[in-house]
Amino acid sequence: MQNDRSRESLLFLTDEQLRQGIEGMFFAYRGFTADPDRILEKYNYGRAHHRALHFINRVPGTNVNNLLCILGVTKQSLNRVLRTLIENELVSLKIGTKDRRERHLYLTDSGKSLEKQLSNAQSHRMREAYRQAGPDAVAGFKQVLEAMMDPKLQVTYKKLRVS
Amino acid sequence: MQNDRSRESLLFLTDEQLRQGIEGMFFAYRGFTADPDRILEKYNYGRAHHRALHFINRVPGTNVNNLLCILGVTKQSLNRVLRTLIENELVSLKIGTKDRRERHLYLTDSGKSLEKQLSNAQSHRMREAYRQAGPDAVAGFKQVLEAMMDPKLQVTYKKLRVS
DNA sequence: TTGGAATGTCAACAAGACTGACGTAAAATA
DNA sequence: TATTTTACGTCAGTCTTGTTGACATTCCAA
Repeated sequence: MQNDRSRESLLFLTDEQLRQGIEGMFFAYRGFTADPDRILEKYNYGRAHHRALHFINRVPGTNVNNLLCILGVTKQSLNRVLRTLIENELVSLKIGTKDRRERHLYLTDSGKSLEKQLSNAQSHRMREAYRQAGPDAVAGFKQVLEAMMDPKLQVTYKKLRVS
Repeated sequence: MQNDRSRESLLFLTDEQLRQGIEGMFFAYRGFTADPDRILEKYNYGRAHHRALHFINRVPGTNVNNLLCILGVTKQSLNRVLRTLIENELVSLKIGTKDRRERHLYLTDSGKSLEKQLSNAQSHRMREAYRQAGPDAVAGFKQVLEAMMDPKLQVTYKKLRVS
């Protein structure tokens, strides 16, 4: 098994390479959330609110259960966040016509406005990073991210892409 | 400014591309932490403990202040985590000889053992993702991650690399 | 030598995750 | 039709991990 291919592969996947990836993810995630966090603070919201706003905007009319699957939290946890967003009229709730047990979630105009503000901040940093790294790097970036997800989340991620 | 280069660039950085990057980071980070989390649960530790173990292993003999800068939390928050790690003899503490205010941190043998267990789990997933995506993708992945960090963290990240 | 800066500790609190139990309404099914 | 299942909400309690504020110790420089 000591042919060129396996040696190259061993050389490539050194502990140092893996460690850099791990630390890279850790530090980059901090940058990734830093800008939205600053905005959220002004409104007394947290990251949990941001995530809910993001995916309600992404999948308008989604029901609670679907959102639960995407976010990967318990309904109690989501409910707390959702309640304040509805109270503050950033999210509106419509009872399902076909299945009246379901609550369909939508962003109100002020909800859309805050979501836009947050996603603009986050996109701005992402755009800068993409620009610095270049198109090929971005393609690789996405490939590795996708391969790092749990299989179920990979499916969820792809579904969001096509829907 | 409507030359080929700028048009290509506009085409490349669509909102959809940026959104995919944002959601990719969100879902991938979940995968990134999933395996260590499962191990930590067995020992009644959390992610904060993992992070401390990782960087004490990475920079043996570091003082609390330096660790604070790397982790980006308050000293009170780190202290709680550090206290339990010291109580459970995963981390040992040595008062500085030159400056007796400083506490230098080291992993004990059991600390090294747990850290190894955690980093093995995390590296395993990272290795698989790297293998699936290929060397070029990995290079791009790292470039984008680095460009996404806050400038200060970028410096910290690079320092860890060379030290 | 004394006062400020740096380092670290203790106490209290808040956000946001979790589990478990329970209630209600609606849909599905036996 | 009666029963079970599903979707959603809520209350209570706990845990982790972040925060501030107050305080102790140590070093250094005016």
